Amino acid sequence: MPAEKPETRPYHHGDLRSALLAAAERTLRDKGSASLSLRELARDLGVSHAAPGRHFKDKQALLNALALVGYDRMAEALEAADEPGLPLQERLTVLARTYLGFAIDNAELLELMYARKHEPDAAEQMAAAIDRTVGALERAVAAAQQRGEIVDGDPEQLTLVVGTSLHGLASLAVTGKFTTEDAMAAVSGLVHHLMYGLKPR
Amino acid sequence: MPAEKPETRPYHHGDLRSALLAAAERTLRDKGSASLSLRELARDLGVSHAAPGRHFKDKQALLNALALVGYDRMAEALEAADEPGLPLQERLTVLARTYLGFAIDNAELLELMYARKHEPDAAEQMAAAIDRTVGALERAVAAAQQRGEIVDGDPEQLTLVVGTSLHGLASLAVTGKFTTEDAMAAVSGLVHHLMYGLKPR
DNA sequence: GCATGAATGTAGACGCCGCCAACAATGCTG
DNA sequence: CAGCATTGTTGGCGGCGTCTACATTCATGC
Repeated sequence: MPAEKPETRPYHHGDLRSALLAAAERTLRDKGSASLSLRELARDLGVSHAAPGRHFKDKQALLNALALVGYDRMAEALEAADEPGLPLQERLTVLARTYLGFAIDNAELLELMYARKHEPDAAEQMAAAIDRTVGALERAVAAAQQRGEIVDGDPEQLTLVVGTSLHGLASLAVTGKFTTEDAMAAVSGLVHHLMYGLKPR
Repeated sequence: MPAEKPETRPYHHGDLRSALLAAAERTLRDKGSASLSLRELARDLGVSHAAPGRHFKDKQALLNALALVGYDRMAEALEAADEPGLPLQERLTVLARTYLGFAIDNAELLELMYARKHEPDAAEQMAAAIDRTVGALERAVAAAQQRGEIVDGDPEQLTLVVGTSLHGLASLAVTGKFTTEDAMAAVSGLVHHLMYGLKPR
């Protein structure tokens, strides 16, 4: 046994799975999803080209796991930003800005999260993750409704109205239809119109 | 020179570019964007694996062209469905249903259209195509505003509110968050809330 | 009509990729 | 410490996108 540096990479990496996810997220951010290959991740981490296969049965499995990480992050961000005490209009504005900010900062990751690729069983986990994400919106709407701040009606339906608008704005912002500033600036107007509608009062 | 059938595929295909786009669209619909390869398209059309390279400098160029085809189709569908005589609420409902229907029928194509991949120069053509698509919405909003049917204010801002909502709904429907029926059923409620807002009147 | 250059299609090669199977090193548990 | 599951390695397979060199056809001007 030659006296090599004691910390020459041991045969086992220790936590290759997490390292792969982290490296993948970084690559995604830096170079886009197109140039995300398992072999390159393996090279970056100094393991063999087949090592990732021990932790993800195929590439899609890694992408699924990555998407779940994304949902976790997003739900955290929304829950941290939410201020239950605010009236709905302000509360929605905060949530919208948070969502929009996350979307812009994690465009490629978001694309993965909303990709329609993970069908068989991962779809369930995704659905659960989405529910958690939408939870902040649902709570905000329900609270406002209880306070009599907004109209009666199926709260799910109301959440849908708000949710589609925010999601649509984020989606357009991410695909480059707006600059970050324009999108952010549009938020307050958007929320205002959601509250008061297009019909004159 | 053996007497083969006179119509054995001639050396030149005739309209390989169009054929490639058509085949690609079919493959996209049938088997998804994942399994869309230039080589397979070439095989399907009975040409050599390098022939597509004569018409599209690389795979992304074909995808860009495909996206433009998609925008054309969508704009056509919206323009055909639009009924300028209707009051805004009904008019929006019709447009929303049309957009939603197109989105569901052409999910993979839409994904391409909204992909954030075509940056350098194709982005301009895309932007123009999007403008045409949004045109129907803009006209509907402007007309309603002129009739005094809806509130004053920057028409672009109002169009944005409507556009984000519809786009968000379509986006969620396409990614499988709703069934087709649920999404379609949600349209009228969505448009209603857009018109009258969440605040009680 | 026919030469000649531009379009278009073909054949082959290169390097990358995802995935698989066989084998090696390590960790864990009785 | 034996034995087994886990994790990593090596090598190979076929498919892919792209490039280059070459072949065929088309079209244009004379």
